[in-house]
Amino acid sequence: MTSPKTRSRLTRDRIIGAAVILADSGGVEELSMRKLGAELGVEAMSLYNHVEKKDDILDGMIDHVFRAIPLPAADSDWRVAIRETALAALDQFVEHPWMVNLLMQRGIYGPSSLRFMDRVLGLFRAAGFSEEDSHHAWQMLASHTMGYAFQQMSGGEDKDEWESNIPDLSVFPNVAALAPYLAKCEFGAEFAFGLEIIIAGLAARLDR
Amino acid sequence: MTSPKTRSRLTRDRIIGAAVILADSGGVEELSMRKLGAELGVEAMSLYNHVEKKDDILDGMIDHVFRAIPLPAADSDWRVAIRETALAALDQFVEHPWMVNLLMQRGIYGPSSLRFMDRVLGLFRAAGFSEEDSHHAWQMLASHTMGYAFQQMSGGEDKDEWESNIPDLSVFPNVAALAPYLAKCEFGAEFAFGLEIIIAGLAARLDR
DNA sequence: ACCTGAACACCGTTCAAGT
DNA sequence: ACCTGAACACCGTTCAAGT
Repeated sequence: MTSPKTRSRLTRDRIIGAAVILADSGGVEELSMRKLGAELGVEAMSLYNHVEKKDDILDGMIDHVFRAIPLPAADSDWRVAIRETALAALDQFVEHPWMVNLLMQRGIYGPSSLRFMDRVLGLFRAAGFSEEDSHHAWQMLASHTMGYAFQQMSGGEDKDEWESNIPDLSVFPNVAALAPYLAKCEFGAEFAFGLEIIIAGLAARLDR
Repeated sequence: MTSPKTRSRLTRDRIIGAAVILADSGGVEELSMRKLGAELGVEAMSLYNHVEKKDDILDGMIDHVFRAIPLPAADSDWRVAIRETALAALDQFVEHPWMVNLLMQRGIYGPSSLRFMDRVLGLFRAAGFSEEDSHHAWQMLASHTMGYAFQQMSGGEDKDEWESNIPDLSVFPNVAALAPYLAKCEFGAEFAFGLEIIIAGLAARLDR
């Protein structure tokens, strides 16, 4: 709890770390260069000495999250390694609710992000998947994890808020009937349901 | 090609239609109230007579895209109906590259969007899926379609641009080896690969 | 009822000026 | 080498004023 004035020197890493914390508490839309500077006890314009532009910070935030995902163990069965890795990735995506959306608009280019991707692709290739199928597998898992994290986050804080946003739910009987499920109840189980289908489908493909 | 001055009266629908066209050609980040007004031959502030705020327009754009997706045929086998619908949805998402990202930050609340969702959920329930599994199925398909559309769009125009964005590709041998696949080559085939796995997995679940 | 101009409180970013 | 203040060209949105 040192005062901003006595804090150590500015760094790209320190800026990105502060940006992650700021976005975690207020959302990305609350993250501006001026507010970020204030958080670091500095004027907004000082940030440009350590960072090219704001997009640079955003890319750094994405890489920061990827670095926190444990890499898959290379020695265990690919199915358990993939399962563990997907669950770990989901954890991080939920912990940083801005991540999925940011990743979607910025893409995956940072060193830790590419390292993560490279390890997962390597896992598939080592298991015997062709190059093309390895890419398919990566894409399916990425879509499932990001898509689930998105559904997990969307619709506000709880189910009531979700329902109150919809004008006339009576016109949509199926949506109405499934509303309890659409509200984010059973946490990991829903994600696992699809994960097992994907892993089983990939395994069947491998055995041919 | 009537001059802006002689154009018919402003409408919420006309505003949203113009916003879709503007975003299609320049991206959402290029869509501002002032530019949108100019496109309609009107000052930005006039828009507020027909629209609550900019978010209102964004939600309308999402609903506009959903309305263009053909609803699943209720009388055919659920597997072919789902397959057709997923492919049709992907078509629209690719035609409007801003859609997936916008949908992720705004959620699904518009009438056409909910109607679409309701029909798909109804299809699963009619096929015999439990409420919970119907929700699982919806979520898997939504994730796969949005995730694939995202991968399709990300990374710029072509493969060269993707590779040139990465500092040192030699450190990531698997990413390097799969670069040709990461660049958006085989269009529909890649999407279909995962789609069949998902449909087969769901069918197996249903037969238990 | 609808459109307008000016204004407010913000943005990201540039740049000359300070130390 | 790093930080600053003022400025530029933008935002979304409000509001009194026009017709």
